[in-house]
Amino acid sequence: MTETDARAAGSGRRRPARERLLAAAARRFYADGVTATGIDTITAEAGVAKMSLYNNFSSKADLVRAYLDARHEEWLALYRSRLERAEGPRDGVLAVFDAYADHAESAYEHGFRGCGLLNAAAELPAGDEGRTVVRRHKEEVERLIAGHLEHLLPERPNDARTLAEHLSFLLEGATARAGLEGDGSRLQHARAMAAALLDSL
Amino acid sequence: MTETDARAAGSGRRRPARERLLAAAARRFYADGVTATGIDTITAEAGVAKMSLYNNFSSKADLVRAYLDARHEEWLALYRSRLERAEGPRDGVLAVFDAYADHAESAYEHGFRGCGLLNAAAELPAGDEGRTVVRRHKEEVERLIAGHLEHLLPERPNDARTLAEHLSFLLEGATARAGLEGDGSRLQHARAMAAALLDSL
DNA sequence: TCGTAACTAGACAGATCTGTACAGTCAGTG
DNA sequence: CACTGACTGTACAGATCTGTCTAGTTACGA
Repeated sequence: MTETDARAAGSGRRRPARERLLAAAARRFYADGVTATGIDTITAEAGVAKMSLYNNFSSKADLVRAYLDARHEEWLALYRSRLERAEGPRDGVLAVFDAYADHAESAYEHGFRGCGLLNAAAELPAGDEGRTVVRRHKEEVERLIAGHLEHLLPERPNDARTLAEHLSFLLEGATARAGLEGDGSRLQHARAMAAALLDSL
Repeated sequence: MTETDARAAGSGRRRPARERLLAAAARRFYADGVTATGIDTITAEAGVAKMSLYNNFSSKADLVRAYLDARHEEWLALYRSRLERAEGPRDGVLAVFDAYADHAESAYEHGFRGCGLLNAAAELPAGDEGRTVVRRHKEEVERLIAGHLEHLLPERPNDARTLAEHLSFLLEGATARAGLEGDGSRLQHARAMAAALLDSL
């Protein structure tokens, strides 16, 4: 580990401006919304000069794109961690649900508020590429479920595809409802529904 | 019908400022988001003086509340219209799905963008009462489904409740995905899934 | 015909927004 | 020691935001 890495990890000295900005943006964008959060709020919370933002990102829109990418990667990390402990395709499907539940259990400033990507997409204008990022994220989640189901139903690819769509709707709907209610119990219900569907195959 | 009503209906002269403002707010809030839409944009699109807005609403937040209430009422009207043509509790459940599909088929400036209430909630700060309005709307939808299922499963109230939650998740998730993709086909899939679940009872 | 209520056009205050400019600090490296 | 690159603090431009104020118009009903 180099000196620079040690600092980046926060052991000796403070983390570089880019990391602090992304962390602050993640908190404020999620809690207060993208449009309602100003540049000054983010730099103040990051403890960083405004010029450090524009040295690392070309505009606020660029920071928003980095925020969306980071949320997608963050979810993938939760999923992969759950997948390591999974045994067989049934556990694989449930790992997707568990990854969202893990997300909901994270410590948030103002409680769970649903999927950060979907919330951001709701604010983005019609043609914004950020909406495509979010759409692709949701399609990847459905594809991951479908991949597990293909192993579970090798003789019935059509059923596997339909069931994957069904399960991805369940997950998405439960996340939205959990966000409105501020806690993750709806996600536990959805996981139980998914498990019951898998057992009835 | 009085003279005033005739004018309000748009036959002889222009509609009153409040109606024009609510219609303009509905278009802009849905297409561009609540925070990103300014007062001046709304009054310009309504073809109304700015003071007419503040004569009818105490603030922008007040207009947002009226917008949320109007979206809820609008959906209820679609649902009741579908319910009139329904025969029996099975049709009643599907009427809820059809009401959302009707919503998706409405002519929107920039295509379907999901549930306007959920999108608005994503922008509202943590404690805002608007989030409670949206939460209660979703709970009412689930309750309507549950009411039909109680008639379908009079001996199994627990199953009826669980299935209602399941169906409401399906509907919510399909709406979110349809909003990201800009058309209503995901909602048709969800309706078919719901019908299959009802047939398997 | 007169009063009233709804509405209009535009200026305005004061705050806040994104993005830029600039001069200076500080740590590590050749 | 001199140089480099990241970072700071503050001031600023220019646009845009919500909300207020005022003076004038228009239409209808008693």
